[in-house]
Amino acid sequence: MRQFLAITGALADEGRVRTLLALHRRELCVCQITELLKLATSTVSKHISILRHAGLVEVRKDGRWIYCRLSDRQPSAMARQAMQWVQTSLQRDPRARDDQKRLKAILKEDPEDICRRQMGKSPCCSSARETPAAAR
Amino acid sequence: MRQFLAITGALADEGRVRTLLALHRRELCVCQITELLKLATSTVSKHISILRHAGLVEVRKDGRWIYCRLSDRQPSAMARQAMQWVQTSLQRDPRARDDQKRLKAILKEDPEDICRRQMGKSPCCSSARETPAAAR
DNA sequence: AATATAGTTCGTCGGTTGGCGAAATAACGA
DNA sequence: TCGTTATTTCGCCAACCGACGAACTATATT
Repeated sequence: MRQFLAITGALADEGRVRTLLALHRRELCVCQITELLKLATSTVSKHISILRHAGLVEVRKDGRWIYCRLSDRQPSAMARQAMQWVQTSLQRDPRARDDQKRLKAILKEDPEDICRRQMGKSPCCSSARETPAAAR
Repeated sequence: MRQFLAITGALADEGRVRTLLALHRRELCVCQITELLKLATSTVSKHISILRHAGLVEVRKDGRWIYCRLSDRQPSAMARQAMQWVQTSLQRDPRARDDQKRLKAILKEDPEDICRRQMGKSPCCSSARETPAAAR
């Protein structure tokens, strides 16, 4: 029951669900997920931590970057079924579709650029970019 | 996405999950669920409302009683899969097992008695019963 | 060593949630 | 009709949650 509620709790937030869908057959670093969700880095970090504790996501460290992927090692039957449910339920969801599209653009960019942009300014949700002049 | 989050939200509470499990192949009236969960009637009522809005539970009115059952009419694929996931994930859960056992006792009782008991006193969670003297 | 940078942790704030009891509602029985 | 009773609605409170920015940590790069 404990683990089950950890999973349903993790799935009860749109940002986390979108993250899971974005990770379908793909590894993403935190800054890319941050870019996709347009949330503060700290918020995304917490979301990922919740997904990890639920056993839905695993993490790999490579230098300064942390890459996330769906738990493909030996996920519990519970987690595996949950992911299947998420996937089949939301494959055609408009929001998810749009994310996949935007993700393609994000993947074309150099992660370094993404991070630099995030540091430089983060009024969040301003899809129009400001002058990338140094902050402070 | 909307409906999906309604379902995961509904599943992110132990009482509601236990309710769903209790309703497996069975109809229960609100007072029986209240007895099982040992919560205030008003609380259980709200839980059931949430399960209904998520499309997981349906309700049938019979006189003064309201009977709940799993949505077997035409549940969305989403809801159907969710219920299957819940069921297979928690079939062997100790808590769920215990509930099934206690449920048998509850089903042997007359619903009227259960309700009377609940009205008479509700210090909740006091499994030892008080003198059923009239309240107020 | 000093600087820069990718993420995490911490503290805070506002909004939501789960719980309760009291009051309202609905439906039967006398 | 009047009370009884099964459930819902309302109003409240404490706990939790998601969001943020600031401060910290860890890992390059210079």
